[in-house]
Amino acid sequence: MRKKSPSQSLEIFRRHLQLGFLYDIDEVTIAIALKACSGDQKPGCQIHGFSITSGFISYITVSNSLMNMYCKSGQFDRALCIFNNLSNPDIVSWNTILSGFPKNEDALQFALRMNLYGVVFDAVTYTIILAVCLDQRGFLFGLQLHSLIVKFGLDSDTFVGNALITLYSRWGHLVEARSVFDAMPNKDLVSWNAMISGYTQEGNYGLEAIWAFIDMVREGIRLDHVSFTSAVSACGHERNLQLGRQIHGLTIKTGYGTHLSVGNVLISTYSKCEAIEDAKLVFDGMDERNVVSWTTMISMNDADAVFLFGEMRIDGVDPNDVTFVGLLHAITVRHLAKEGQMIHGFCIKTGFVLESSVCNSLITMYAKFQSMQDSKKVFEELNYREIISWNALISGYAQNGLCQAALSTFLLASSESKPNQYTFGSVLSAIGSAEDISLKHGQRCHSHIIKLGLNTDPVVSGALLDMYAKRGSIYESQRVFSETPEKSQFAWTAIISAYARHGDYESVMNWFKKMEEEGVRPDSITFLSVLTASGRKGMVDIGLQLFDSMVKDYEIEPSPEHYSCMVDMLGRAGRLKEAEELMGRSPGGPGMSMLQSLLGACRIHGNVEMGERVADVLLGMEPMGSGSYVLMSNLYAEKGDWEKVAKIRKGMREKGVKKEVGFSWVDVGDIDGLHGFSSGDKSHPRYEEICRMAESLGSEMKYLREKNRAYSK
DNA sequence: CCGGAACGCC
Repeated sequence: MRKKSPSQSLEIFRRHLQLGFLYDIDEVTIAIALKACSGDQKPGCQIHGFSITSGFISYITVSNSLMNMYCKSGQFDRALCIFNNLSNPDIVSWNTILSGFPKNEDALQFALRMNLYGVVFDAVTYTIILAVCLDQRGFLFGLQLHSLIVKFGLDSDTFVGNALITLYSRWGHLVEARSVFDAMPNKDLVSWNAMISGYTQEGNYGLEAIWAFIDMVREGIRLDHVSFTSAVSACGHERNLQLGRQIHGLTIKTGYGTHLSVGNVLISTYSKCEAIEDAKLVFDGMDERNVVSWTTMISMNDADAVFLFGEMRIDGVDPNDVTFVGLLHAITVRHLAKEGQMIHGFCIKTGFVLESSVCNSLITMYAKFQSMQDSKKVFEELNYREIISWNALISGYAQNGLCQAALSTFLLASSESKPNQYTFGSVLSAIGSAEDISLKHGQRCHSHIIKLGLNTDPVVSGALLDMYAKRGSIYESQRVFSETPEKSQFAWTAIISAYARHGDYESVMNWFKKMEEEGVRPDSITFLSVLTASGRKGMVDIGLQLFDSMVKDYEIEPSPEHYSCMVDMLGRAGRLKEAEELMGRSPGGPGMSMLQSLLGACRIHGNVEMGERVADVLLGMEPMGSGSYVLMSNLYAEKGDWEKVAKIRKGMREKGVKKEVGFSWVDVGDIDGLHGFSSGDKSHPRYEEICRMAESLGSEMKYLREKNRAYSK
């Protein structure tokens, strides 16, 4: 009899059942036919019935095949029922049931029971347990299994070796995975693929993945779509465009160029390497596109994301939660408020608002659109609040300047779940920029961070140091910086800007020099701090040199802030003509802060002519701003032109321009808030005590000053 | 002729 293929067997079987010719059916035909069902339960049930009536069920091969069919078609209970009726299950029966458990933990329990029962494990049993325990038991359990496998001499089995490579890779032990791989007597395609994908998934082994792939090609091993997806993905992680292109060529040569998953990962790799055109070419050339293909395209260019989403719908491909994360991100960056609301509506209708990842994207989106009410509403409708959702809300409040809300949300979040580095990043930035939050909150966060062991995180330590710096606590900033083990560009910039804010020119220059010596590249923010410090100290020539070096040596495009800083520097030094000239070169023309600095400089150096010119432009931009009026009136007053002073004061009154009241905050370490004062303010409940103390301090200062004067004479 | 291993999108 000629050997039949499984699908032929199934067809023959069907015909026999219909015609009632049962004489040439044996247990082998039944097994082959059941395999051909491949999870389709309808013919499977018919064969089950036939096996019972014909008595073939007593063959262990038939029972095992039936159990396997039921496991594959998601009817584990039926498989278990057959198993329980077996009088003499063999190792295949045990293994079939073991691999069929829908829950990994149940499978492990069953494996322990098998052991108690005295079942001798074979290589297949170990492969199943290894796969099951990947995410259930710790690494030590895997090690125990490995030693048992070696003890019973099953480590030469290719399947077992492949499972071990995967296990070690999953736990990040790539060196062990490699030694299993090297020791394997019969490596097959899957062994190579497991090794390459192990390297690919572990962040620091991208190059090893690529090398393993090259070795695989050199050894002449057949390549399949799994080899290509892993290798191309490694090129993406490594941002290795050149090799990515070469492997792309190889996929075309070997006939995998139009394979769906290879195409998807090619798009992603080209997009990571910023070769958007190549990504589009791959996408356009695909025979078949699924949700992954579309989602990758949508997530990669935010300019066309909304359009692509429409095309995806026309193509009849259903989006998933990842699609919406990418789409909402694009909408957020592009500030498409209308589209954002539409997609939100779409997600409500289709039930995607139940996905926490989609909700987190919505929270971030509304926060970026400055509608914190909507952001909070999405948050409140969540059925489970994970730390990522809390983070989105806290950072939304912080970015919108709602520092008190950010702080109170943080306090709620940390009572409900465990904060992570992003949580602290946001709340510290809120505490740093709030004038009315006690520094005590910042210090409490600091101790919380130490307790959680997050103080070594570069983002967290940078945020801490920035917070202390903004709140004027330079000693604590310096301490955080000194305790940072790996000082990133962010940390260096933070400590330099801390000293710049403190007006400590020498320290700024010192740390800047050290930063360059350490080989850390300064960025535009670093230069902003260095230039500010030079300006305050009046080191104009050094400032000009630094500005020059920023453009020429570091190729950093100066922003309006840099120009503003330079204008201020030149203006303070009285080099008003140069300042005005530089201001004209600023991209986007002279801005408010630049004009204000120059006007201030005109006042200091008594240049009425330029002052009037500058004030004119400034008042055109901001007619109700009191600052320009005050500066001009002071300038006239110094020149003794009282007529013009009176004219300005009158103009202010007529237009209703009010001078903003200046506030000072005093932090006495009170968690619930700070004490605010303004000039002439008598509203504080302990006003009289405060006045007495101020007077006493004043007279003490006066006494000390006179004493010093007496000594110096 | 029954049981077991590898990959991709945020």
